[in-house]
Amino acid sequence: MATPNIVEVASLIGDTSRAAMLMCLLGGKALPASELARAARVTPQTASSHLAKMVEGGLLAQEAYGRYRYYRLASAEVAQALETLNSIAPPKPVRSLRESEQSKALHFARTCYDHIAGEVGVTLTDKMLELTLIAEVDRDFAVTDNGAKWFSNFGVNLNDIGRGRRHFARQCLDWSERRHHMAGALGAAVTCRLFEIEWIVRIPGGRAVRVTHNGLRGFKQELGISLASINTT
Amino acid sequence: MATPNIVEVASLIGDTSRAAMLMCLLGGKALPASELARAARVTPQTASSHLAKMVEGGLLAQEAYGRYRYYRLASAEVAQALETLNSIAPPKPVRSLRESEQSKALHFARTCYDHIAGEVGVTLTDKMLELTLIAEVDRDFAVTDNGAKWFSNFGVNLNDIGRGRRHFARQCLDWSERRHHMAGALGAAVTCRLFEIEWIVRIPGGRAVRVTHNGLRGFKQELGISLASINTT
DNA sequence: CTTACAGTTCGATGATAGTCGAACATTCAC
DNA sequence: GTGAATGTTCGACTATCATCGAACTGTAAG
Repeated sequence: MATPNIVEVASLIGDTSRAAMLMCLLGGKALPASELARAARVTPQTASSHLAKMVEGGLLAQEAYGRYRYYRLASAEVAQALETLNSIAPPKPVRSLRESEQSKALHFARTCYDHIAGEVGVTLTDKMLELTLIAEVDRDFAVTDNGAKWFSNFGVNLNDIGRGRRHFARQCLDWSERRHHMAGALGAAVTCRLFEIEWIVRIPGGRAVRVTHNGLRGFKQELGISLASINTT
Repeated sequence: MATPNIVEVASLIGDTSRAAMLMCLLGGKALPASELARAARVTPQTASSHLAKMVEGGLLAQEAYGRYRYYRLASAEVAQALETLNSIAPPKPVRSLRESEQSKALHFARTCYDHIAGEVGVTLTDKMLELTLIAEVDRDFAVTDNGAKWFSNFGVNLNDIGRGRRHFARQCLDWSERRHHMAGALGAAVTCRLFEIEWIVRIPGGRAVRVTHNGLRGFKQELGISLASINTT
């Protein structure tokens, strides 16, 4: 027989830095340690210490891809516990209107390390699957014959990126949406190209990106994607 | 838009002494400060400090009767948050045989704030679903026409409890069974009635409850529930 | 091989906060 | 009134732990 130990879990959540990381992960994505360190505004050493404790405590799960360590919430129950805690937490006054704007922008489109994520990232990946440019293979995506032509036409040289030892096109799981977006070398190459042809541009001071008018038209013409006009000016 | 402050609440729960007090109060009763101090094995001064912080943080409510100060959980939401945290907490090894006995009793039947939980609570809820007395609706339960008759016959007046602002019949995740049991106003009313007709009685000194012989027969006759004979003497 | 980068481990430091002794406030019993 | 019991406030001590600098282990890139 065993009695659960609520103190350990609660004290893990009850730290400013760790809570900041958990709130980031509550979106559902798995994030590398460095990004979580940045989110919590602490040094990598401190973040590493916190992450190890949360894995030990059963709050987080860790997956290693190359030299990166991706962390995600260990289970749906953890996410629910965080939400429930939020529901009884006394509201904290907003610091600024800018924060709200930034939050919207982040949900819409952002970079996840070096590839595109958010609503745009997920929609893009979904459309590529729908048009059979790519196909799901285990935990990765594979490029179809169809897709090879498309990527070439789009300006992404598959030969260049197939050579590296990095994962070719990893699936990046999004919990809240329960959908994947494309990561890995191909995801990075596509995102790089999106910046190159200026369909997207970085919003200074964060991970958020903005879809340009060019991008709106391009996504529509090349892939049949209709994006809401939020943050596209 | 206000961002809730999860850190404060979690750090309040994440202390050994405070958690011990909260676990006591999870039984649903209001307790005086001295008793909570005893439960947490700290001096009255220390307990007073903790209690003040938890009231300030919105976890507890205080009522003064003469020279006594009674403390209780501030709301059903707080109780649910505690139960949810329990469900993700890693099991802690038991220290003594007595704890093992208490743990068994807790797993079998206990009060969760003001409604019945544990194996009995989950089985009761399951059976009500099976007999279509209630039905799942989102994260709540709804009473069917069938059920309305049954509850009335059982001695629970649905009109009385439907009026309040409180959730009518919330689904509450059970940490020991990892399944849902019925909470909210209806759960409280049913449990209150169970005490009234003495199908269950409190085991002194904790949250655990005991199913009486009357209760055993009643559960069998009224709902077709066969409970193991544990703790029913 | 060399350089760069991601992440961890170790050790020292500093601040937060839990704890209790002492004293005070309040209420009840006599 | 006096005395006892409940509970709180104040101050000091102490232990825990978050934090960061420095050094180290891998992995990727050229």
